[in-house]
Order: sequence, then C-alpha cells, then structure tokens
Amino acid sequence: MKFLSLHVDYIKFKPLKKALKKIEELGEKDKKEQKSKEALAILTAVEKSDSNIDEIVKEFVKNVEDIAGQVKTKNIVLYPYAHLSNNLASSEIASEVLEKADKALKKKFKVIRAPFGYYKEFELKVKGHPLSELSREINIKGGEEKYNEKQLLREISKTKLDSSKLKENDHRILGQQMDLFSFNETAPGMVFWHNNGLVIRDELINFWKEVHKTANYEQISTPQILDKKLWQISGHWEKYKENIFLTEYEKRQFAVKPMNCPGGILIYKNSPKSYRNFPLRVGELGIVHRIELSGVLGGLFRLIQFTQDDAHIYCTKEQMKEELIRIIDLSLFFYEKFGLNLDHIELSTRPEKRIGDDKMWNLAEKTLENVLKYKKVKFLINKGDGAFYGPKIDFHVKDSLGRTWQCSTIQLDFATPERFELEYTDKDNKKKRPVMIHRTIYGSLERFLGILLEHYKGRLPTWLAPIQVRVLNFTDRNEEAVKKIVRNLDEEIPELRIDCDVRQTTIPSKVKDAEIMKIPYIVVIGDKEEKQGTIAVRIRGDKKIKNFKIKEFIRELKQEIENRI
RNA sequence: GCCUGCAUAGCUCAGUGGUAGAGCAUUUGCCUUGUAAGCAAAGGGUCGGGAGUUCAAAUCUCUCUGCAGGCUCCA
Repeated sequence: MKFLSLHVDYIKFKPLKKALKKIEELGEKDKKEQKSKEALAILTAVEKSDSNIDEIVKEFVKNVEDIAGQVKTKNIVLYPYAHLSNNLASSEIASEVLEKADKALKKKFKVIRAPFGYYKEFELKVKGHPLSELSREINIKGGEEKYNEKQLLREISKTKLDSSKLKENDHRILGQQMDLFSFNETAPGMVFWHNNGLVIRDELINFWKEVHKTANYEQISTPQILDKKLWQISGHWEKYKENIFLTEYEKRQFAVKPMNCPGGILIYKNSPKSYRNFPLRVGELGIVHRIELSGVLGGLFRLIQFTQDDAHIYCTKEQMKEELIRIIDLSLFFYEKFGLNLDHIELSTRPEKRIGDDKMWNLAEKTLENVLKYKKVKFLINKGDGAFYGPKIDFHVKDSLGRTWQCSTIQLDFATPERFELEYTDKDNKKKRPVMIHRTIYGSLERFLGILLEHYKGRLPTWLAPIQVRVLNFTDRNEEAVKKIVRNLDEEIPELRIDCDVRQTTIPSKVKDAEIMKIPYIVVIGDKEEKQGTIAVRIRGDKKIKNFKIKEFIRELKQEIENRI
C-alpha cells in the first residue's frame, strides 16, 4: 500500500461520475461537496501485494495516527487515489481496507472518507511545512507476494550432478543408474527416495529393528517440531542455535528438531522411573534437520535432512561401563554383517561450547577412555570435538574417494539429565540422577546407505537388492514360461522382489540393462530350458551361467534372503 | 559460508558469437535372438533462472540457484 499524506489548510471534493461499473450508487448526502479544514488528507492506493488486510490496516492506521500526532490535527480525510500505484488491488479489497481504516481512525479522529471508485473534482491547499507532505509505503511480510507460476516452474530445474571428480562406484552415480534416489534444487540437502532406494532403506530399518528388539531396546517416535522452550532447557538454543530451523504456530516459536534426545527425554519424564527399569534402552529412528553451510553438502554423505538410528540409554553410574561395552559390540556386529572395514575410531573430548562442569567432563572422558582400553581397540584422540553435552566415541569408515565419514557414535552425557532433572528411585528409596548415553550405529541411515553402495559397488547382498531376481525370455515363444516362473517364485517366496523383461530385443541387451541395475539373479528362459525344465541363472555378474532346477533355486534363494547372507 | 570448477533432450556428451546436434533411452514398425548395446522411423529442448553487452548469445560479462572437489564444520 502506498499513501501520500498532505497537511492542508482545507480540502474540498465532489464526486462526479462512477469510475468503476461495480461500484454502488452513492446516497444523496455523499453526492454533495464535502469539505474539511485544518486536516490531514491521506491519498491512498491499495496494491496487489496487500492481501493481509488486517495487518495492512493496522500498520496504515498506526502510520496515520503517528503523522496526525506530529502535525497536531484531529481531522482526517481518507482519499482513494489510484494513481499512486500501477499495481492496484481489486476494488473490493481496496474498499475493505479503507472502510476498516475509517472505522479504526474514527475512535480518535474526525474522519471523512471520500467515495471509492468515483471521478472526483477536488481542491486543496497544502501548508508547506516540513511534515506537510509525506509519502509512505507499507509492506507486510507474509502477504501474498507477486509471482508467476510459469516463470517459477522454469526456475526449479532438476539437479545435475557434476561427476567429473567422482569414481565409477560413487553412490551418487549408482543411485542414478539404479534409480534409487534423486535431488532437486527445491530441497537442497534432502533426499527424494525412489521406490528402489526406499526398498534398501526399509530393509536396513527392518534389520535394525530386529536386532535392537533382541538387544532389549524399546522403540519410540517423537514429534518433528517442538516448542523453543524445550531447546532452551536442553542447551541447544544456546549452543546449537545456528543449526536449527525455526517455525511457528499460533505465535509460539518452534524448532524443527536437530536431534532426538529432548523429545525422547519427555517420554522418560512421562512416568516415574526406578532402578528396576535400568538399563533403560530406548531407540528412535528419528528424522532430523540441521542447517549446514551449503558448501559441505554432498550426496547422501552430508545432508540437511537425515534419519538417525538414535538410541538413549538411561542407567546408573555402575551400569554405564557395561552398557558402553555392549554398544561397542553391537556396532562391531553391524560392521561385520556388512563386511565394512573401520578406518579408525576416535575419542572426541570436551569442546569449547559446552554445558556441564569440568568434574563431569573429567569423569565422562575418563570412562570412555577406560572402556576403549578395556576393549583393546586402537583409537585416536580428537581434542575438542565432543558434543556440547558430552564426550564421544566415533567410528569412521572410508568412501570411494578415500575420505572418512563418521557413522556410529557413542556419547556419554551427565549434563542433560541434570538440565532436565531426570530422576529414578533407587533401592534405598531415594531419588537419584541417571546417566544418559546417546548412541547411533548406522549414524545416519542415508550416509550408511551411501557407504554401503560404494562398498558393494552397487552389488548389494540379495536381501538388500531392490530387485532380487529378473527373468528374461529368449524369444516370444518363451514369454509364457517366463510369466509362469515369476508366478511360481512369487508364490514360494512372497516377499521376493522379482520382475521380468519380455521386450522384443536381444538377450545381450536385456542382460546389459539388468547388469546396470546390479540385479543379483538374472534368470534366462529359452527353448532349451523349457524343454529341460530348468532355468539358466547369471549370478551377481558372473559370466559363468549356472543351471538350476526351479525347486533347487527357490530353496537356495529363500535361505539367502531369510538369513540375510 | 569461502576458494576452484561444473550446469545443453530422461542419461552420457558434442557444439566457443550467426538456423540447437549425436549416441543411448522412449514410442512405433521390422527382427526372434544364447548372457553388457540387432535394424529403421518418429517424438523429445525457452542450452539451470534473471539481467547486461551485441545487428545477433547455448557461446562473452554480471548475478541468483543447484551440484562437485577442497577448506571449515558434522551423523
């Protein structure tokens, strides 16, 4: 909205003729000439961007009151003056703004409102002192901005990968070839999971859930946005603010969670705890968002949005060593399962930005060090790189370019339980403070999946492969046989991910496509196989073709998938 | 965020101031195939967005966005 404020000796005007068809007829009184003396004439133009009417009126009234106060007048003339803008709002909106402003100003002033949508003759005499002529513009943020959706559509292009410095088995290249995921500039640092990629992610989750259930972890899920207060309590507000996305709801500030712990702690506090509940192991596959410097983002390795396979263990000081050992063992079990080689293990100590006193830190650091020594694992000290609430043990793994990435982390935290006043009732019926261990195994599901893709060069173990079996026909004659085999396998192994390729092209071409997708089992059916009742299988890219009886193939495949070999 | 690059069809890329191209993929025909590319035709583009220089810009300049490597930071 734009307006021109004129402090006048007098202003008089008279409506002559409608300027807009839709405008209602004026009453007899309004048709006559009107005059005001010693007034503030406000010439207004309401614009397209002024969609938030109430806010605009509020701001406009405030401005007018301010000026009227300065020039010390009680008379106001609101005068629609479309010529101030070439981007006018609709007549309905403009009328509404003026009506509402009129009503609000009438509480303190004598207001005359000139009719909207009429050609008017007018005459005025401006005083000429410094405040007698003022022009102002009101822009309300959050109002409907001007945009052109066709233009915007052009701006959101698909993300193009610069692969010039990447290796052939880079997870970003494999992700494209295998149709696993993509990125788009509308969501930097956030993954668009395609069906195939989501399959892998879900399998990793299923495996994780099973293992953690066996290891006596509970599993929870907490909200994505939480009141700012919570982060002030946890210390994130003070120590981690620059990484937090903010949003709001009904004038309350909310943080999009950058970590899962505060939410999990609220579940802990939801009911009284006793030493009998300990060690209380609580897992959460939590999606977190962190504001990162744009230059650090990279494929699945460094994201703004990622999924942590988080868990918090609440225990007594006596139990913590045992728990830390269990976590190290659990981590090593996962690495072994995937055949991943650890590059190194780090012990990260107190950072400059931290909560908790030095006594706490001394104990926490010493405890972690002792556990590592007890486990006889080699580790490096990474001074000052701990979390703001506690020191940590990090497991690092190499990628295809030889860079190392942190996956598992184990963090010992005495400070957060203090801040949240966590308690449990001990044997002696006294309230005591628990110790809290934060830990992840995969670290981030996305990063771990990226590491796995590169580690296996796309050739994932069958249980993780998005498509496990593809059946090809040699000629059109074999198409029925192919479909029959697919049905057969589907019935025998219901969870099997199987498809077929019966396009009218050569076998080498179909094999090539299946190989690019890194499908573990490529089954080929020709006249020979139909006649013999066997299938010819190309296993994990091996050029040697193995012949199977269907039943035999099903038995082996089933075992492999069930045992996650 | 900083430094250095990159952005042309779904993918890989050619085009360096003068009428937007190729291969693969897609669709449609033909072919009926023995383990990483059978043949032909057709369709497919505001050359990432915006601005500037120029008679003329995919091409030169500026700027924004995204990507990549490095720095710094992190799971």
